[in-house]
Amino acid sequence: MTTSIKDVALLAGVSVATVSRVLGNGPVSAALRAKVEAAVAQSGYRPNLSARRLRSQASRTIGLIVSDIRNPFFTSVSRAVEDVAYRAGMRVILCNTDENPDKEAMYLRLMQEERVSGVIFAATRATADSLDVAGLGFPVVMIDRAGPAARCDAVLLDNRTAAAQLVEHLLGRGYRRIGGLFGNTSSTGAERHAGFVEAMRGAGLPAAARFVAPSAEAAQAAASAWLREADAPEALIASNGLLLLGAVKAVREAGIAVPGQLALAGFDNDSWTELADPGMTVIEQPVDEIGRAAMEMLLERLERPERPLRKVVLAGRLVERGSSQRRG
Amino acid sequence: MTTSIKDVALLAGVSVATVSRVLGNGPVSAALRAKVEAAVAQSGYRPNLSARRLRSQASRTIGLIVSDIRNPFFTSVSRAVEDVAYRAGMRVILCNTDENPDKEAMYLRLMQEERVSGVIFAATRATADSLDVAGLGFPVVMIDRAGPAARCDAVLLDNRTAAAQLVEHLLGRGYRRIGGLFGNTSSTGAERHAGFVEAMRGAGLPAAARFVAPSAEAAQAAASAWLREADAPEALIASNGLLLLGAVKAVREAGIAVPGQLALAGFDNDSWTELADPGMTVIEQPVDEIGRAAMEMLLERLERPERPLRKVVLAGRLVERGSSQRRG
DNA sequence: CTGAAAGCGCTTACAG
DNA sequence: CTGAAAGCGCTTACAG
Repeated sequence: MTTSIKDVALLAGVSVATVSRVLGNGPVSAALRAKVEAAVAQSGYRPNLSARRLRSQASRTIGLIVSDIRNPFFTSVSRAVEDVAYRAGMRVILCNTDENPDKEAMYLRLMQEERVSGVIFAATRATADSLDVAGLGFPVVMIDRAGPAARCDAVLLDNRTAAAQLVEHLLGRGYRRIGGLFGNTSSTGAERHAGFVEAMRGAGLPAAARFVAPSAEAAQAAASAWLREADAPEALIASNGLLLLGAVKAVREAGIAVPGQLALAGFDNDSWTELADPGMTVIEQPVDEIGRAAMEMLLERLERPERPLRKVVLAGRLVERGSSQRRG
Repeated sequence: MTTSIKDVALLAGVSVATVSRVLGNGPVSAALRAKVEAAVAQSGYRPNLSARRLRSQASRTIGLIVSDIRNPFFTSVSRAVEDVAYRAGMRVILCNTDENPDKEAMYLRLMQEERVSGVIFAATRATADSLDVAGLGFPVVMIDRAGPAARCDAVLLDNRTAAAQLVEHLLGRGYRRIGGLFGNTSSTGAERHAGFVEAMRGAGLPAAARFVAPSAEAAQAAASAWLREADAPEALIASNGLLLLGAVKAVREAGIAVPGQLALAGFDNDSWTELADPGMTVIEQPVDEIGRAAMEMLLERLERPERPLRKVVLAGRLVERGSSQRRG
């Protein structure tokens, strides 16, 4: 059917070993190299990567396991990962887990069967805490989330500081009754909650927080209910872009004025946050840098498996917009 | 290093053929099956997919080639494709071409080396028109774009009708001087332009159109310039979500009131279009359905290679919002 | 520099 | 139902 290295060797009048060496830029005389290259061009030969991987025991493939590629944070991260990976001659297998530990386990098994060189993983809290990284057979770089028990490299945001920064910002604008909406499946939500609580306590204020499933729908429902209560907050923080989106929808549905009746702020500088009036105040994550750093870290780990574990902690950037304007 | 089928056979006291049959649900006695399963569990054995692919001559892999996964249209399509693919036991290799024909050629070559079962492809116009699908060695399903010369299955939007629908909508709202911003690399832009022209001509109106590179930045620059001209349009149509985003940014920068001074409408019901005041009137594409249909079409093609070519043409849905309110 | 040979880890006729 | 053997398409010591 398709032409193999044997066909090319026959056509060029050399051994398959020589063809293989030409393809792999090994030591070959100019004369034979020319003959082989002509035969390759003439036959339209393409090396079979499955055979190459099997024989060389190197898959040159990495896995990228995230909750949902439709989350703009992961969309951007994945694009950055792929760019670095392809440039390094590695392929990427993308997996969407929907924050479901069963799917996470299934994809980790698949990664083993693919004999991947390594995995970049945004794990749920449940998996991050229980994962036996050593038994996996490949290195893992955690992104976005990392449990305290995770014994592997990681690229993270300084979540506590960023959340505290958001609180300080709102306090500086005159808000006191600040509520927080946090995701309940990731360590990220927990850390941002911790930063939120710290900053509120530091100001001698109570820290009202609610934990929800990490989807816009769940956040919308929770915010709707909360804002109808007697002691509803005067400012609301959402711990990621999806939750912030849900909060905005709830607020619009209820006809609540922002920031007049309620100030809003959150994480992730998704494109809609700039365009939704009056503009959302957010912590921008360096999404490209997170993806790039994770992939580079993985490549370095593959080169030196014994190097000490590293955590890269990146700072968020506060983008001030109308949704948190001074209390009037 | 890692355990192979041979180790499992040894441990279970059977031949490798029997282990292979158990794994592949072949005919094996209950007794041997139990022994093998115990050995698999005990050894933590994972079959090597590269070996399996090489030997069985079936990669169970498909390629998904798009311009940029960060474009929300492709984000959603890719998620739908992956869901259907994984459920059918196939893996997906995602490739971002940035509308660059060289990258398209490179990735098509990679797909050949991966011996993929097939490819789902959103090609640039240049590639769609010149591609020798038959010589590729695998079936292709085109999505979003398809040249007239493309001899392959396709899942498309009814672009002409949708664009005309947008024009009719604006005409019905009292707008006459309608301009259009179209992408210059895809057949999609060309088709939407054709529908735009038809509808405008049908109404006896001139059809002012500009073609730009398919990015928000290019659209923003073009719109900025256009809106400063003497005969600037009173309504603007953008042929996809990225271009509409650019147009909105230009309009905001210039302090132009929407729809007071300029009506706006476009394609793609991206999340920001609902939230950006006064809400953008758009043609919503059935993104999940496009991805699902493309993957199913590819699976059917793999089952029956000789079936006649098919084009599935899906209708868009007009979502009316504030940006195209009646001329006051 | 070059080729013959072994072998990566599987699957699949072929016999029994 | 079961096993021995061949072979998928490569790469890589090993000799020369």
